[in-house]
Amino acid sequence: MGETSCSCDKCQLKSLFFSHVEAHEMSDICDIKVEKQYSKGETITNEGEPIREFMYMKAGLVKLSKSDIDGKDQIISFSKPFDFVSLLSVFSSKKYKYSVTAIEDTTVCILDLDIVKKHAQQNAMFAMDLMLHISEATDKIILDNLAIKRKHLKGRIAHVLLYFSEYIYKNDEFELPISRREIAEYIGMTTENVIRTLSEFRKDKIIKIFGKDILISDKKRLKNISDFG
Amino acid sequence: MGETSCSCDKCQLKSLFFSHVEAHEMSDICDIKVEKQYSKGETITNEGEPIREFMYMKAGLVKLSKSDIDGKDQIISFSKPFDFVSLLSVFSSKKYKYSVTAIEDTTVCILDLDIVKKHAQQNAMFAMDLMLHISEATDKIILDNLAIKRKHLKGRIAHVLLYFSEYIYKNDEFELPISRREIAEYIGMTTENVIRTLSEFRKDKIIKIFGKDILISDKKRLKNISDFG
DNA sequence: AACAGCGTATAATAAATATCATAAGAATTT
DNA sequence: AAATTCTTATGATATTTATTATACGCTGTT
Repeated sequence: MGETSCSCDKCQLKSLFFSHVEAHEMSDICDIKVEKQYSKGETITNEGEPIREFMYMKAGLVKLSKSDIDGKDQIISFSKPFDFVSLLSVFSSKKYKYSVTAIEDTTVCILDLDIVKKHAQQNAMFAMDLMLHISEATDKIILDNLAIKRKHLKGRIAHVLLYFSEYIYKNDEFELPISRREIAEYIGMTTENVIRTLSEFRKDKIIKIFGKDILISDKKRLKNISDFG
Repeated sequence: MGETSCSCDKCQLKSLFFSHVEAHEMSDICDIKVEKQYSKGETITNEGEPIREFMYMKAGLVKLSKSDIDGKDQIISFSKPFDFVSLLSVFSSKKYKYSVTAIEDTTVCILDLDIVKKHAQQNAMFAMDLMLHISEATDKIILDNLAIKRKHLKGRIAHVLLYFSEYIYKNDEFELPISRREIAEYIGMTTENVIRTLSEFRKDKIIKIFGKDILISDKKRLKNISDFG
């Protein structure tokens, strides 16, 4: 984890989160901002810890997860910049309900939650912008989990591959940012079955595998498996 | 579905949703309100239809569901008054993403969405109250689905029974508001397995069953199954 | 009254998934 | 460099869950 500096005026995310925040409010918010870098694998927020910051992602990729009593992790979702990530329960909870971990090198902008809250309580358009983002982010999570739930093992694996290919990397070839075990934690199946199914897709010439590098060679069939298989 | 009248001043939910809305705003919002009654089984909102209304529940119980391509339903969650129900995507989508159906006789207060939106955009405290409610409702859905996901058949059935007993009816004895098939649609298992598991619980003297009437006779064991079995 | 449709119920069998065991390569620690 | 741990991989077996079939009671319809 390292710190870097940036200018809020030139921030590419200003228009997304703060389009209705006026200049004098903006400087109040930005004065004590910190931009932090997290390397792949580093924890950004920890389940159970008090929420003191308002964070948004500027670059990278993270996973949201939660541990059960036995210490086994479940992955709730992944988020990239412009998604709303660590903010999900920021306004409705005193403590983080999920952990957020970088699965690629990630840059996060950290603001003071109380100051952001203060301005949201005074600036209705800002509050509505926040609500819009939170709603979209949570809707996406709910719909994605619902889609996974109605599929079987192969369909779930196909879903995950297409998710990274089409939604995250926008490329038929990509490096999986997570391990087979993490895929299992996401789709609710065992690691062995994830590995087996990927091997099966490889044998059926649907994908090529080189360690974490995946190439989707038959997207049509993969989509068919995701939708019906 | 029938219409009844009520007074917003005396509404028990005023303090929950509109505590920061001033009198003159309140009358603007309430002037064209409609209170509707839905009988058990009636549809309140339909997936895909345009969102024109801002609704909140005053009494009853509803299910949120979504149909897949084959017409098979998945139940996302249940909501009772003080939950936020049909509003989940009100501020982030033009169309309902889910259907809402009464599973008990239900009273809903219907306001004009544009008017509510207008006031939220002018009244930051009101906007923040709405955000708080939406966040809490969606958080609950995400966490509940996550809890179900990590359990097996028996644990899921136990979870559902405890959910209705402890969270909805606050009683060891209650009438299931949904069919075995709907339980299956909620937990992602087949109807037969739901029926079989309930029978098994009955044989093991954990519950008593009289049609839709359930009595939990060994809550400790049921909780144990929900947590570990 | 006869009938169809639906929810509940149970059993036998088939299919999907988990568990257990083993092993080899990669990454990390000593 | 050796040792340890983690990840990927595969097979055999056990367990869980789905499918298919059958039946019965209830409700509403003709």
